Amino acid sequence: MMAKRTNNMADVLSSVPLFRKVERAEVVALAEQVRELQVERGEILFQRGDRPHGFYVLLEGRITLAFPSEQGAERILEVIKPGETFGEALMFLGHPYPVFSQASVDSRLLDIPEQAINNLLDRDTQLAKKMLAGISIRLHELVSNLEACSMRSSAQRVACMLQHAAPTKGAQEYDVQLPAAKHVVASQLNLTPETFSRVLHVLTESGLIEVSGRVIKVLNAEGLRKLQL
Amino acid sequence: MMAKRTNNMADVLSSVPLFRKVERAEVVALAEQVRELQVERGEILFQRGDRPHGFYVLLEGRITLAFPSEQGAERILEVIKPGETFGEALMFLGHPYPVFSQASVDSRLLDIPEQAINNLLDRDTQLAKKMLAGISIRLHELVSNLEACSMRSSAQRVACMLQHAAPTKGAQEYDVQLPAAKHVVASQLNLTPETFSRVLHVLTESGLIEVSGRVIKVLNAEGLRKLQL
DNA sequence: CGAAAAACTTGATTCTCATCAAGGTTTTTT
DNA sequence: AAAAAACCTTGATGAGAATCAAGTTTTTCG
Repeated sequence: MMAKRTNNMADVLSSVPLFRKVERAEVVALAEQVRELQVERGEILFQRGDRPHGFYVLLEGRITLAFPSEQGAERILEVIKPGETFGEALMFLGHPYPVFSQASVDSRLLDIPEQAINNLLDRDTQLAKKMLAGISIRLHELVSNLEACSMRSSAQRVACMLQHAAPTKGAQEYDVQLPAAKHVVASQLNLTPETFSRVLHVLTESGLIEVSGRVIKVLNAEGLRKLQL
Repeated sequence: MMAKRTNNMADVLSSVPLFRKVERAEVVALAEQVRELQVERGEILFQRGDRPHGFYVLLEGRITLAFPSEQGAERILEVIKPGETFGEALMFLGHPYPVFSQASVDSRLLDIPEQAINNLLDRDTQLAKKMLAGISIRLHELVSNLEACSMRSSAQRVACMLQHAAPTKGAQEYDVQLPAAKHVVASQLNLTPETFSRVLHVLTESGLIEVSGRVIKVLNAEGLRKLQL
């Protein structure tokens, strides 16, 4: 039953932050042009060098964007989480992807064709502003990432990441759930897994954090902040 | 003579990637809402934490965006050169600036108020797409920067920078005029001035480049490329 | 022009982090 | 439940880059 499928899809689209303010009729029209994808853990969505034909919204799962590299030591740039979009910037640019994207767990996502979004942009300036803001957020995050990457010591980079993950600014104690496997987080911080492990060990010995599996309990946010100097 | 001033301003705005495809009449309308600023060497344009009310186009001079830090060792994220825009991403976000901006020489720039952009966006949907492309380009540049930063060796980072500065793709010999003082360039590459100096020395000894002041003559682009592996 | 400041280079030393290697743990698969 | 795979930790070592220090050159400005 096609109408049903379109209706479901429209509901899904409306729940994505980017499309939340778009009129129902527009969303329904968009829903007919959108394709839902399932990818399995380890599957590659696109390779570095591929030409984009649209962009993606992740519904469920986890997608990593990374720079390829010989001898398998790729650098992970970003981990996409449900609700987030990716690939839109390259779509607008018409440049080939500088990174490749891989599902780190089984995932469900929407493929939004370039044509569909172009049509919508002509009619909905609210959406245009939202997309501008969305790409701006991306930019903002990349800037933070660069900031972290440019701090000299490994401990500083880790401390910075932990502070960013604080639920409320100024909280002294909180739990951080790592968004991915430790070696992935390490790569995002431009560290080797070994160094990351050692840093966590040192921070634990200093009484600043406690680690159990993928959960890190920050005990002394102020102490972490002092490392940044 | 107001009309002349507005015309000049419109010419400048038309040359900004963001407004390249906007109708002349609209650019002229925009030009009337734009303010020209003069800042002196060392002057701070905005501080980290300030709220944006628009964005900037640099006409003349040089603006550095940097993360503040105690003991004066701030990390320079980007050097804005004439013709480039900055601050637009944060304007759409409505977030405070994560960096501060400082004129490294006496500079002239345009301040484009948020209101003016909003008015234009409502009228011209093509403009929205162009702005999307503009921000996408910035994002892409940042990604490249991150990619460069994640390359391990100092020589690789310098070689990468020199390749990016090539006038035509594939040229074997060309001159590179460094956009700023060597210590600034070093900081962009996340190197100390000392290390940067040593790397240039080594590359010179290998016969790959020749350095005289702020001009670097690339003698063997292919040799530089081979370093990247 | 000449003094002062800033920018740049070079050398010696220290320290951080990647690499290599091996063992332990958790998760997934069968 | 056992086997396999992926993930994580820990140790030893070496290479590369930061730091410290001292000169040299270039730029700025009275």
